[in-house]
Amino acid sequence: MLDSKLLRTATEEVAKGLAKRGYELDVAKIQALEEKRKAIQIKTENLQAERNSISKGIGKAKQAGEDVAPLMQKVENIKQELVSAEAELATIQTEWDDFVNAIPNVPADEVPEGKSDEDNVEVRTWGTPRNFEFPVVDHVDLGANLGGLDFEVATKITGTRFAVLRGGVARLHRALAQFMLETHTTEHGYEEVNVPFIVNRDSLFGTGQLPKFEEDLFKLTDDREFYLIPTAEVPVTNIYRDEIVDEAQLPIKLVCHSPCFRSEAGSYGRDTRGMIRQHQFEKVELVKFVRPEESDAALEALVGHAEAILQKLGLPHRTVILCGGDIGFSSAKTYDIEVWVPSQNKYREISSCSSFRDFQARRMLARYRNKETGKPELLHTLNGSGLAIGRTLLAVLENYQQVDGSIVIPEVLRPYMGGQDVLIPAKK
RNA sequence: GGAAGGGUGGCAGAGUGGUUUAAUGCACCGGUCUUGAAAACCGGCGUAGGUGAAAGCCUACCCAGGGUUCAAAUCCCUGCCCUUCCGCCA
Repeated sequence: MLDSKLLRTATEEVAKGLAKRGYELDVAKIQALEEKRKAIQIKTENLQAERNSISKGIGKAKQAGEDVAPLMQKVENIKQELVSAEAELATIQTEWDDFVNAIPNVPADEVPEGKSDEDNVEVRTWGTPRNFEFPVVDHVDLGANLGGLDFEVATKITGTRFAVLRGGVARLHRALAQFMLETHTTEHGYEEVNVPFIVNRDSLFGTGQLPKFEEDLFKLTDDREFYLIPTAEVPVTNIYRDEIVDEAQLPIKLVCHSPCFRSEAGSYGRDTRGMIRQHQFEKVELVKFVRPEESDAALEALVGHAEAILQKLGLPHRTVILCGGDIGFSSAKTYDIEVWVPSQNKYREISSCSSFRDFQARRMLARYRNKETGKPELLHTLNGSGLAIGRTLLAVLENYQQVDGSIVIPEVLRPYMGGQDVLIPAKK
């Protein structure tokens, strides 16, 4: 959520910033609403003040044993006017809130211009894609051959876009999660958290999934309006909703392994084969709460923490900065990390790291007490995948495949695999 | 699932319809005193919004949302949460 005051006083600048992401701010609507709001608010508050003072007078008069009928008559007239004024103010307020809540974040200055993912700008690459001297097999066939990846049976159990993992592949999947958690906690200084995977509407509003992106979520039929989390970002970031933290506690760095559930409405026919796009997947998520002046540096560090996982795994990847047209609703600046997928002969997204600045914090009222001013101020929030586990598994299978269909297990994962160094295809 | 009691500032805690601008204590900040500190004493001390050049003034907020009333922390309804007891349960 953008600052209403800024929206009113610097409308043109905000509109210019939003234009970079292709969002046209309705300037005329802001001016019209603001004009109405101002008049009605002043009128309402004046009427309230008048009523309060007469009511106080009635109390005093009664105590003194005086006749209160004239005062009662006076307040009666005010009351009628007040009721309609209050209703009118509430209507305008709701209209304003609905309008402001639907406005996306303003992209940072350094976000490149552009309309789609084709305009994203490569920042750096790491590693060289391997030269295979045999026909590359994709992870679906590799996994089937290993007896460890079964999409058909998952379709029977549930439906499309689910997978069943077995044996060594299931173990490798678990090893990846463990390895990521261990690296982020012991080497990068994050605190591990375990959170609810079902959240309420307020939490989804706080991080920006609601009210605009309800169709991407799985909603429970329970009348408490619960939803399955689309990412651990939601529960983890909302830990500090409606909180004022001590400045001395900052920065707060949290890491969380969780399942993620996405309806993938609107992506019919895209990535239908394999593990790229599933209704359920696991992810290790990094979340930070920092002082405003530290958020730019914190984003760079966060991207580095995610890249470090791929480097330890020896997986070639590149990092791009998203252009204005491709950036998410709540984000001010986003880097995507893309891993090399040999079967597709291209890089595919495996992590998305964003700084939201104060956009989420304002929705959540997540604040810290500024030591110098003594006043509560909005935090800056950031998050990024570190990494998506299913896609990392896919990348390991494909990049480490051998001609006989076996998979070499990357060195760093072996401690989590009981020392095992290769996955061998099941006997037919 | 059943029964009872609760939810008030950073914390503790008073307040059951009107001189309550939410008492008081603790914590915190400033000052006096002191060689320095502590103690004591004096003063300050919530959030959001509006208005104003500023000082200030005004409005809303006592878990949340409705309602009754000229007037609600206080009365009524609904929801959420907490505590205790019973039942069920990994």
